Amino acid sequence: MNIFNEVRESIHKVVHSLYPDAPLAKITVEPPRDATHGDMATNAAMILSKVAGKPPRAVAEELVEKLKASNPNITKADIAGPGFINLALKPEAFRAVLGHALLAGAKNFGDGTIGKSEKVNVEYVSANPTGPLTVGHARGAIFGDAVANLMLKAGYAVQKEYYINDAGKQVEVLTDSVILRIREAAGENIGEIPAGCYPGEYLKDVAKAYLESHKTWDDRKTVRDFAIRFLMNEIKIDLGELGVKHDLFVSEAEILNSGAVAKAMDQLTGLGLIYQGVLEPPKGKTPDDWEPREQTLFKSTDFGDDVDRPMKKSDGSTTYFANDIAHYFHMHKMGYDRLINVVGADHGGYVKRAKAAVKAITQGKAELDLPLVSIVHVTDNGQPVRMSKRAGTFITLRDMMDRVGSGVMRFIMLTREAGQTLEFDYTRVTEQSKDNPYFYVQYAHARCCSVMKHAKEMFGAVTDTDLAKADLSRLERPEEMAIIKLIATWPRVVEQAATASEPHRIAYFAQDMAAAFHGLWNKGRDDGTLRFLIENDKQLSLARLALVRGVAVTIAAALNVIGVEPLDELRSDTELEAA
RNA sequence: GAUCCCGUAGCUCAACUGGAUAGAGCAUCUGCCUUCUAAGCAGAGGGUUACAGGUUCAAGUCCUGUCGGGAUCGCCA
Repeated sequence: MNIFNEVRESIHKVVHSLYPDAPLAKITVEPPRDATHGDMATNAAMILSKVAGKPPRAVAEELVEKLKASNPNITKADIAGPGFINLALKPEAFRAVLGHALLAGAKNFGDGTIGKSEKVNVEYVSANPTGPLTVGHARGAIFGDAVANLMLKAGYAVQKEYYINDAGKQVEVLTDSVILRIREAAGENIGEIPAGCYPGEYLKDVAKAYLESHKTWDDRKTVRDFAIRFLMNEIKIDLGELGVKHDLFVSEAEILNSGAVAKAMDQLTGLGLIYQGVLEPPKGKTPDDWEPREQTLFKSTDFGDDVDRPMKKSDGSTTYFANDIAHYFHMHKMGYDRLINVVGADHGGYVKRAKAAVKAITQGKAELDLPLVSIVHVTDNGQPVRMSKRAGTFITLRDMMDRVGSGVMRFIMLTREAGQTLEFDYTRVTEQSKDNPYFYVQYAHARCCSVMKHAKEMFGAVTDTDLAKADLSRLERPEEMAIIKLIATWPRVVEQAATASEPHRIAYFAQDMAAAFHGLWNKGRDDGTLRFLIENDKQLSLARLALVRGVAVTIAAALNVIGVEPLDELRSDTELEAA
């Protein structure tokens, strides 16, 4: 139930009857920044100005009466500023959304239909199985998971995918490194870890586990497969505790073995996009060992890339890029024409060629998006946190999760736009104060629950279904209506955040919701008539409880998307960590 | 040299994919706890949105250029 879409439909009908050629998609309905402007504002007159050949305000004059007649909920339509039409709606229209929210519950409130059940594949994390996940991976995991949740809620058929990069050079390096550690564990003195190997001490665990079930380490494949399985298992455990669960794990090695890469190459060759050629060296910064070399190239410049890209290494094996193309092509053939691949900001240079490749190999049928997730600066009380020795160079996801808990991580990591670097301060994100958005939002939810407990003592237990039937017209104070209207924007927020792939908007909405509720709570402290529970007026109390539950449901719905469990109470100061 | 990300209040960041007077928190200043709901509340100050042009009814948002920070640049993924 999206009240903004309903009004927009009415407006579109009116506009279409007057101007059949009008660009309806550009005509929007939004809550005005300034609440005194009304409940909703539309830019229709300004958009139509061109088609109509009249100034915006003249078009607006023409529209207002018709708009009022178009939808029984609209009570007022005023022209303002450069040609905005400000609309006022009956309070009942908003109260109806509140009733709806209570019946829908946190799980379903805000569900949208814009996705039209379109199949979307969201690929994220996809870390090499060569070591533990880092906080950088954590951010990508949380962002990707939230995007997937968002799109699911907006009505897309979402698949969450982890693409395991278990082929190529890095796993060979891993194998070498593990064999070293096995020899070490077997009593051999291996000295310093050579430069080309992974130094992380976590590989000792791999070696130890290996020796428990194997006697020799002559066969590289056996060691490699064991190490990958072991490390992938660790990764899955970490992700599981973080609350990230993929629907599908795809192995790069399997893609290779299945012949999919060869098929993708054939497809591109058939399209005339593969050729033998020599690349120019990059200008300004020529690598020392540069020498012109003929190689197998993909003509990605035909699809917006800057240079053509190599598909084969000098040893004849395919490049990771070729393998990725095969992977994308595979997803396309599985019916996914909307592909989202969350990658780290260091992959920025990869975006153009990947998009080009998908466009080329699916002949424009599929579209690939590659949101970039920036790095995380971990601090503690403003001081940079030292990196974990055990992991080699990085702070691990595990370090952070043990320190602050997964709920805090998920929320805080979504309080910044993905493209921005994120500062994550251990002290600040765990303190119980208004400065900590995680706490602030949870506290609002807990307060709602606390009110319900008191209500139970005063009036007996009530369900959300009961409350949805309460006389909501008793909610007439401006403060109450403001919150109801905020609740009514939730479905719209979901829609907007999903189309933009920007889950941080959900975190901000949750904070707005919490702030509004805390505000009302505080007013009740000064003004007794604004309290939720009025002992001698049960009907009013029930209406207000409906509002309280509406807030709780909406916050819980937002936290669901983020992947955080809403808390019913915040007890001692250690509870936050346990959450 | 090229490409991509970024530049908003002293600090950390928003701004509904082009909308009205650019908003929050921190910090600063001014008022508030013998009270149910102060792990706080109410209010104030703080801006040439890096800079210069352009597009249009309208630009923090789109285009061009400049400056500054970051990332990447043939057989790592």
